[in-house]
Amino acid sequence: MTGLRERKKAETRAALGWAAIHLTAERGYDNVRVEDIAEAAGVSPRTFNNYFSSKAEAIASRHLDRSLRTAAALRERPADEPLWAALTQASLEQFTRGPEVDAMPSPAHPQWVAGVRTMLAEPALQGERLRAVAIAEAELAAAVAERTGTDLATDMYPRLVAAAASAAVAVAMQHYLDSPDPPTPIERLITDAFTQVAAGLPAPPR
Amino acid sequence: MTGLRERKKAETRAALGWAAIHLTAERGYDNVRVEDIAEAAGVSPRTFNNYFSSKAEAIASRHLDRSLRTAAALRERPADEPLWAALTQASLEQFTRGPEVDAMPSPAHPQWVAGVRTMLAEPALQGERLRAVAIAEAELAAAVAERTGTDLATDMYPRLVAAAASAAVAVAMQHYLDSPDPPTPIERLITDAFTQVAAGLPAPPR
DNA sequence: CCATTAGTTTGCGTGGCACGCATATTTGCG
DNA sequence: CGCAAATATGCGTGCCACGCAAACTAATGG
Repeated sequence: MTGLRERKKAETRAALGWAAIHLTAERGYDNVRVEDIAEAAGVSPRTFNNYFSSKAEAIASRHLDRSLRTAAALRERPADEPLWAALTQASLEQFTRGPEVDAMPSPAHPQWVAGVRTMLAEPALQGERLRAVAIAEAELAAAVAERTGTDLATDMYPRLVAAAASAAVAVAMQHYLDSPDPPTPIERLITDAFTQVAAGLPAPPR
Repeated sequence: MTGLRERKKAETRAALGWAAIHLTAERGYDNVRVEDIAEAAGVSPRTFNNYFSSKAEAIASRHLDRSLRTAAALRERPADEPLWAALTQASLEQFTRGPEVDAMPSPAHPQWVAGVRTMLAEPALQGERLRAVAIAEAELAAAVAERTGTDLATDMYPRLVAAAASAAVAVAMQHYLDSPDPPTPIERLITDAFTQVAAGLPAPPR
């Protein structure tokens, strides 16, 4: 049931989200007006708020989409795969596969990377990004509950797992962004983080 | 060096934060104008923005303060206490000790509890609350790095521990708020969450 | 006790944002 | 083709964050 209507809506949403990120990375958060984003997406300013309830939400939308995909990916992992292996793989998928990576304007263009860094540092955006992570975490928790046969309503377990997995990915990404080049490959960092978490994060010997 | 100046500033900040929370729990987020908060704190509207850069930040300020205290508490735990025991205790302290708990308007008044619930559900506030948690997490990571002799710049370990600990507390709180009365004591939930995390969150037997 | 200086509060003005409401336009379906 | 539902747009409103400059107040040194 992919009617013209739904497709167009998805396209507009994507165009708005994309334009928002693009312009922000380019000029800085408060040199971009909603009007600019709407124009870049070929839509009226008023329509912008039919899709997103704030500038920040638009910018975080792609982050949200990607985070949600992790939960979906987990559901598609073979049922007999051990939980933490499945989580690791589901998370890794979001960074390896990439029709969207190709769509980047200049994958290695320093200007772009710097812009994204600045964007991530913007306080006004961090909250919205974290909220996206939290929403995805809820989905992930549901998927974990299904897979492990635990109960979301009575057990903390699935939420703890989801939160820990989210945290592992977040820390790995942060580490990746902060590290000097040549950076350790993100795949290795994620794998490593999951390994440590699944081992209970024991204190290292002094 | 506690000059009159510093003290007054701290008082004003507290008054603003308190008024913001109070009014929001009472009337709902968007029935409170910045003007109202400023008035309740006995200060001009313009001054509000000298202390907080948004309404949401003011409301989240107490949450931030409390979260930051966890890091401080960890630094004061005996150095020979095992890491996870110290983390558990440091976290628990924030919920047991309470000169501020007594200051609550009506500790068990259902009206108040309902108001707080509604407040926490407000999307516009969740982002700011999560940002506060993230800021505190950075402090906590630094404290963990000190205690374990690891390096914030090169090791993911301290950040992973901080994130996992944060998550344990967050999940426990969420579980507490969602559970029917009589709720499981928050202390038990937190202890339980930490135990599970420190054990590596193994999948339960089916 | 007073004068100088640095830090804080306040009022005013500006640009922008989120959203309700009414209207026009487009899509899906019989 | 024509109707009903969904969507896009235009306009108006209230609020908010913040820059700037002036009034004010605490701290410091004679």
